[in-house]
Amino acid sequence: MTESQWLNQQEMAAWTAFLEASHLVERRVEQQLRDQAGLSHPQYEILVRLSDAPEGELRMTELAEKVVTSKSGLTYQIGRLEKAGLVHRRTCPSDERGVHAVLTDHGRRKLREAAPDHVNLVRSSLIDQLSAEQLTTLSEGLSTVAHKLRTGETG
Amino acid sequence: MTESQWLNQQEMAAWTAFLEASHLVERRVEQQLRDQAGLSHPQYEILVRLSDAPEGELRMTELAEKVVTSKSGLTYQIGRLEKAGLVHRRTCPSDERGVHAVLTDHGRRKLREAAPDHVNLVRSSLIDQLSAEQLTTLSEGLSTVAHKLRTGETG
DNA sequence: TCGGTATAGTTCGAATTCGAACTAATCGAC
DNA sequence: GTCGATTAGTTCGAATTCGAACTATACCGA
Repeated sequence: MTESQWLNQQEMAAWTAFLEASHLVERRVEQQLRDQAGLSHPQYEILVRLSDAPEGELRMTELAEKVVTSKSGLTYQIGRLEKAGLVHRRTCPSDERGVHAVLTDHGRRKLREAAPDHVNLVRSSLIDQLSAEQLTTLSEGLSTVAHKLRTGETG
Repeated sequence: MTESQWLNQQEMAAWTAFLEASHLVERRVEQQLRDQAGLSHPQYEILVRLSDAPEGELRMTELAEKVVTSKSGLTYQIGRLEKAGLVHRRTCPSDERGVHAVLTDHGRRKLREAAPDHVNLVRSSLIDQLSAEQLTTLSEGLSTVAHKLRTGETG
């Protein structure tokens, strides 16, 4: 194998760009959501996923997978959101072990309120920095990466 | 403006792919480094940045910017790495307030040891999932994104 | 139907992160 | 030179994350 044990210059540039961009975007988004909506980014992501789901509800495990967090991490965040009245828990009728996280009206309102500024930031920091073609390529490429990691088809 | 207050389907796909890929890759890399080298990813990144720097040393603030973390966060991690003998601190001769984080021989050895498996994972999970063209596009696009965020030319 | 195994979610403790407040040293205008 | 404003780094407390251990329920084969 010619692939050395170090990343070559081009690989390193790509990897560094990926890491830096994700950390910087994450930091900026987090800061903005906190300042303007009093939500952390993980919390906001939970609300988005719930609002996209039928009936505004999802099982804990499914939600944890969608937002890429541990189950205990989700338990914590749902606890906070519940305390804030944005979400509530309902025992799953068909499985006593299971719990549905359900978006409340207040949660939906909060999301509608917070969305515009958040969306503007996502656009200005990421989407508008890329050409339409770059955006498509990035979207396709990273979807593949995510899919492979989820299904374990990867190292 | 036609840009609504929500992301359209294509924008949402790109944003979601970006978030999921970065979280999943991050999680996988973290797990692998911990298992095989006893290092966290942030710690590993610090070692890489130091090993790339002349004399294997960098000022704390500069290093914090490179790895995209807060100064207090870096203080903590350098403390851990120092305890492990991988890095040590040296007061900057030209500025009594300043501190250099310096890679030790042990730190360099540790990095050389850990690198091959790490590099393989970065390749198999990210780089090899993309065509050469996709990789270039991603690298260029995300470099721009990172640069704009660093220089504050962005929302 | 019973018992063993697997699954859903929570609890717990340890590690890590951040920002605000702090200390110490440097810079700049006068 | 000297005082006020900046800058470098650390300390501190609060919030968040994870995984391991735990509880409770469901599933499945004999």
